[in-house]
Order: sequence, then structure tokens, then C-alpha cells
Amino acid sequence: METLRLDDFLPFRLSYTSNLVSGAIATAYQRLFGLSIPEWRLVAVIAECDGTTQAAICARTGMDKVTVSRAAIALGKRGLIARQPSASDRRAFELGLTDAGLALYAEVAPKALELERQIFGGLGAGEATRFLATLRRIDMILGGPAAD
Amino acid sequence: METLRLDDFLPFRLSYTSNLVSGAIATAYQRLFGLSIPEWRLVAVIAECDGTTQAAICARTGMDKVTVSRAAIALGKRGLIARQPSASDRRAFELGLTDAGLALYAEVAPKALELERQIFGGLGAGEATRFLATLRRIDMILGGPAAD
DNA sequence: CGATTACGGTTACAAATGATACGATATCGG
DNA sequence: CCGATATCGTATCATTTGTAACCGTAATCG
Repeated sequence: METLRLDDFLPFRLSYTSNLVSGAIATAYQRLFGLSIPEWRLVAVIAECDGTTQAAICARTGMDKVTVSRAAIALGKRGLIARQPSASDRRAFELGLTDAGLALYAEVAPKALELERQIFGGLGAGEATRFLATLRRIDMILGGPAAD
Repeated sequence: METLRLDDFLPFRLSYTSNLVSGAIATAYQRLFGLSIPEWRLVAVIAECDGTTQAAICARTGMDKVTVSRAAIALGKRGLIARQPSASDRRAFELGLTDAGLALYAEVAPKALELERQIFGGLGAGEATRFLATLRRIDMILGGPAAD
């Protein structure tokens, strides 16, 4: 019989490493830009897709809608994003980066890529690519047909 | 210039998938055994290594010491683990599974392996192995020389 | 030894996170 | 149209999670 060793138990290992990475990222963003991880994610999504709504961000990132709401309010207060009432749906806001937000993004994005390179650059040639592909497969197994 | 896409950004992807897996595991354990993830981890570690202390569990699993303390107290109250004052260090407890704890573990461990198989069994032949190896490499990059 | 410092574990407190309920609008069925 | 139901975002509340202070004990150093 196959015995259980926590060190080799994939769900544990995955959580462990994810916490390590998230912690490193979180402290870096907090220190450099005063952004929490949810806030940084909002900025990134809005930069990629101007005019999205909070609900769309939830669907895309898996974040809770209240987490997104709080991050949006915080970013709005800091003048980094603008929240325009949607014309087609008066319940929703269309989110966009302000000039300040764009300026911040211009700083944050390269830093993000650099952090990624610092952490994952040490992996072998195809290793990072395979790793990402495996993560996506796991998403599909768990999330059903979703996963982008 | 290499552009940033959140969907391909490894720190995000890793966190996303980890949350998915942890969520699935957490609900299963809660429903089947009334165990939180920290509690389940304690049971697993103690089963593997009878007589460990809480500090050792922290070092091994990366959990916060107060999380471990709470889980230990809860498991003690449920009669699943025994906490014997250590002979060599009167501050520490040596943790061991009671008969009830052993019985629970005999149920939990196979279920854990089954869950792991359900989630990761769909991966290709060497894929899970490579995935685990990559996780360990990331741990080493971030955690310095540690990582077991 | 005696004092200082470090460590194991708990407690008390603060921050973050998620579940629930709500107001407002939108959509659907009759 | 109008009522029932679903959705967007927010606010409230409970739970979880981490941080800082604490009590004992151990180890270190003069």
C-alpha cells in the first residue's frame, strides 16, 4: 500500500510553495508601491482590459466579489482608477486607469516581470512552461470546463 | 518588450490553482472528518513522526506557531492527540496520536491519497513528478538553503 | 552562579477574508 | 406591462489568519 508522506503530498506542497511565492510578492508590492495583492491584480486586469466591470474581474481572477469591491474603492480613493457608471447597466461601473494609474502601471509591470524572473528564472528551459501548463490542467480538472 | 499578461503570470497562476486545490481539500476534510486543514496537517505529521513538538511542526510545514498551537489545542480537546510535557525541555509538549487519533488517521490517510489521485491522477505520466520537483526547486530559490 | 538573551507555547489584539443580507437595477415569464 | 427572479455592487457580520505582548523555561556569557 502506498503510504502517505506529507512532504510528497501534492496539495500540501502546492499550498506551501504558493504561500512562499505570494509572501515574497506581497511584501515587494507593499514596500514598493503600497499595493496589496488584490489591488495590484485589479490594476493589472484593468490595464489589459480597459472598461471591465468588477464582476468580470471576479470571473477572470477567481477573487471574491467583496475583495474586488474593496480593492476598487481603495484604488479609487487613491485616484488610480476611475469608476464610470456603465451606460448599458446602471448597476455596474466601468473601471479604467487614470493618468496616475497608468503611470503607476508603467512602473509596476516591469517590476512584476522582474520579480517573476527572479523567482522562476532559475528553472530549466522548458520547466517554467511545463509548470504553467500543468497548473492549467489542474484548473480544468477542478474547475470543470472553465479556466479561460 | 515582453508584456505582462496576468493569465500567464506565474505568481498569479500559482496562487489561483493553489486556492482551487486547497478549497476542494478543505471542504472534503471538513465534511468527512470535521478537520480544518491545519488540524489535518498536524494529524499527518504526528502520525509520521510520533513525539514531535509544535516548534518542529512549524519548521517542517511552514505553518505559523499560533496556528499550530490552536490546532493542537483543538485536537487535544477532541481526544485525538495527547500532549505529554517533554522530559528534556519543560516548555515543550511531545505530541502523539491517541487510539482515537490513530483510528481517525487510518480513515483519513487513504482518503487523502484518493483525493490526491482524483485531482492529480489526470496528469500525464511524468507530469506530476516533474511538477513536484519544480515546486521543490522554487522552494529552494525562495527559502534559500532550507527546504528539507 | 546571576544576568541577559533566546526559545516554546499561549494569549490578546488587529488585520484580512469570506458568508450573508441588502438596495438598486435588469431580465424573464406570464 | 407586472410580478418573480437573478445580478451588480456594497455593507454588515462572523470567522479565519497573522502580529505583538506575555509567561515560563532553557541556554549563554560574564
